[in-house]
Amino acid sequence: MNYDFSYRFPIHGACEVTMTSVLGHLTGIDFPPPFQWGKCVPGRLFDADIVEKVLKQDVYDNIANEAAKAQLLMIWTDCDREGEYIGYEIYTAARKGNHSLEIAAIWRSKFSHLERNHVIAAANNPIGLDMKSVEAVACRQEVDFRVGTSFTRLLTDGLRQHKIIEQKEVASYGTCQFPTLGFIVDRYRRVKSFIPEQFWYLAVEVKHEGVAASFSWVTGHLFDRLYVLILYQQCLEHDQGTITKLDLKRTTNWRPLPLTTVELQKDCSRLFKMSAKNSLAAAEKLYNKGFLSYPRTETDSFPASMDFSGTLQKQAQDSRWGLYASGLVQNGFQTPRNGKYDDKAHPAIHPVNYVDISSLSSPDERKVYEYVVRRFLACCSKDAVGQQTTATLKWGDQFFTASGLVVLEKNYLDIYTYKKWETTKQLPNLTEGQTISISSGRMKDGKTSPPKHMTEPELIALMDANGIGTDATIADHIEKVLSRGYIMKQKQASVEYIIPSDLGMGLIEGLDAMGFDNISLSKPFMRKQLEELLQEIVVGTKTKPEVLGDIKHIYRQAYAVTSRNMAALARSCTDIMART
DNA sequence: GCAAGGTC
Repeated sequence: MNYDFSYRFPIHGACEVTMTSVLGHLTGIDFPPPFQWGKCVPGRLFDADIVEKVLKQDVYDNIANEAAKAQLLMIWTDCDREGEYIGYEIYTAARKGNHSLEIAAIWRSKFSHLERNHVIAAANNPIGLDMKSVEAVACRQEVDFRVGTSFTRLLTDGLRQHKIIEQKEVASYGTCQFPTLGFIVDRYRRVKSFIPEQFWYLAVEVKHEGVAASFSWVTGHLFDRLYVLILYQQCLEHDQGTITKLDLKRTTNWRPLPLTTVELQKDCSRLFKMSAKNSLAAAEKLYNKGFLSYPRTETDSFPASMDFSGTLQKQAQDSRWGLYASGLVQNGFQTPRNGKYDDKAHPAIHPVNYVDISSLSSPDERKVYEYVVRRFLACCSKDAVGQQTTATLKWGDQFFTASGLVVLEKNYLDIYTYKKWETTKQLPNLTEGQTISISSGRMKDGKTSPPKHMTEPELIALMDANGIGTDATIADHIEKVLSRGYIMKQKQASVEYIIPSDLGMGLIEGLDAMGFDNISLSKPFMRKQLEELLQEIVVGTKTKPEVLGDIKHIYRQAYAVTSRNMAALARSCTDIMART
């Protein structure tokens, strides 16, 4: 769809504008026919020619056609690295239709949300395309493509030959897929190899004016039974203890930060047992219907210019949270906290229009919309306030503490029903310096417990923290390793865990056993290093050919080793199958 | 048939 209108740009004066849109990348890369699967050895893909292919011919042609009549081109893609590259793709398409469009005639608007004044300011103060960011993305594309395709063909052909996978199956390798799988295998191994250890500790109970309190040992627990026993016997010489400290503290339970994609996915997985893919899909549908803001964002803050009052007012009509929303509008709301992440492209996820959730047919959409609204209302609310009493007890030479919490003001917790913060059992009325008889003082033992298998919210958090994938792709990578048969979801008492399959386990163990020089194909370090090198391209301390050369060199060596040891890799897979 | 990144 193209829109025509007039606008007076300060730099150019009155202009006739045609505005059109793209949807993500316009072009991708591919190998020419001699390098298709089966036509060459996969190792050649590190240096094979690369051709550009158009992904959306209609969008591409429309830009070329419209550009033929244009003197200037203005790019309005997301203001992040990929957005810069898509801007360059648009320029390339426009140049196909109009050879006189020089790169100097390209303007790029810098904007991060669609508030009217912000958009006008962006239109009036355009900058140039950042070719360094464009180079960085081209580099990422090429690394991911060459590494992914070469290793995928190598693994697939090799494992088919050794009958590890079926002829129709594909054993893919990707720079994000394998670290994702690696996290899951790593956790699985830690659970399996866990050896419980016995520990000992002291526990005390006192009673005052009929109210009992359990105190726990400040030392926690120790693994030396005899030592704890000696301490215990020293304590037993006293049948009274002393309250050495009584701490009355006002505590704050912070309202949540503005919502990012990763947080949305983690919470939907935890609260509603929705997969990352499904929660993002539901948010996307709500966005397309105009109910939610753009759902793929890393930004956990809102623009200063945001109309909070108007956004809250729209929710006032709801039967569930309307009263709360109008209360915020009438009695004053808090400006949301600002987190520390900003992708410079989108604000945090928030409701933009009201919808009665009972009119939504999809249960996922109902849950996601309600969650986003309650989260937003919570962001605009006051923190919850409580009073915490902590008593310290000295028994013999040992110290113990007990605490009680009284919630004084629930504030945001009234509307953010997903979080519990409640008044606990109260401590007796103690005074500092008071001596008190020990009603029970015991030495107890316990065992360290194994870590739990991986859950999806934990996996998302790990990927996010290690730079594996982006807000938009984390869910895809999890789905990918699932569909390749590398991992499985397993339900245990209402919690869904992710564990590796024999194949996934065998691949990681096999690759880890190969002893590459300076690389791990299953850990997140290479991806992190690539990310750092891309940043160097962006700031200008390295060039794309330099980075590409270095990275290719490393992967080429790993490829050679993997290729030589294909039989061992296959054996690693059969060994795992035999073991289970 | 292969990646990861956009987006629908």
